[in-house]
Amino acid sequence: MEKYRRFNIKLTPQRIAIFDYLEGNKNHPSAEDIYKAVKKQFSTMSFATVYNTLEALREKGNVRELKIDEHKKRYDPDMSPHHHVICTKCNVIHDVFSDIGVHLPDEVSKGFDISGKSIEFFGVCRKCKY
Amino acid sequence: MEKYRRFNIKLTPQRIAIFDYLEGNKNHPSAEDIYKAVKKQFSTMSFATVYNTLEALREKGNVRELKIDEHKKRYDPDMSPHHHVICTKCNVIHDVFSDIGVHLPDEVSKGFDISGKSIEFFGVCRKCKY
DNA sequence: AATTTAGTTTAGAATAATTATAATTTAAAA
DNA sequence: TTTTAAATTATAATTATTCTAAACTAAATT
Repeated sequence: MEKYRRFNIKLTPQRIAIFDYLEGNKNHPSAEDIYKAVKKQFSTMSFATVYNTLEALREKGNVRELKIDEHKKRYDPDMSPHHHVICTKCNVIHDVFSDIGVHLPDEVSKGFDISGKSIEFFGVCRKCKY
Repeated sequence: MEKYRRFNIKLTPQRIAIFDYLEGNKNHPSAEDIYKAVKKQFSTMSFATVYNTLEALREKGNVRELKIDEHKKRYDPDMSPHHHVICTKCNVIHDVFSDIGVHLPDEVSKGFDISGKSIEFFGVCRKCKY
């Protein structure tokens, strides 16, 4: 009955706490965000566990690593196809659900076998522009 | 007659060597690539100078910082609008010149004042697939 | 249920990229 | 030529991330 069995990785209490934190999370948290949140329940939680768990999830296609923030990786548990806007002032990231059909002419893809794409928008969020 | 006057930053021999290295460079070099190349002429060149110069160029809109490579920033002196494909095996980055007109519906941009976008394609380059 | 084992957790050290510091030097303005 | 504001340098500091090796534990096997 464990809802996280589908991840096909060994379940530990620490991992379950991380999964719970990530589930439905729209904040695109960093490893540190996750670490801080989960440390409240597991005071011995280490960064290594956070990174190991994220890597295990990523391998199985259950979390996406975002390279959009200049200073650190951010993680997105929403695996449905979507893009992101990042605020250039406060670094908040919002989802962009929009069917952006980019067709890449062959002569432009330089012989690459293209397997994915990622679109980031930059701008100033409502809060930061007052 | 200095061709780099247009950058509007103080010209030093070290900076000029960096500019020369970047000019027309299609390799999307990292700070280390630049450092190694320029150190051949200036054996005392330091990383700080590379980063300072890149930051000065960036401020004036003469180089673009690419966050596409997972491990380090890469720099692109080509400021004309274009996108990138990165090889997931060897990390080589190629330019994609293609007019990708993404129109973002208002209800989807969540109140952001959008000032730019960046599209990355992922795939395997010709060399890596043999 | 007890044992085994392969994988996980942990604290802490190591690494890698980048940024900061502070003394010295230098481009270019006066 | 002098002045000055900014750049260069070696080095230290910082930050994110990865590694290590010993202790632990989930879950497979008996």
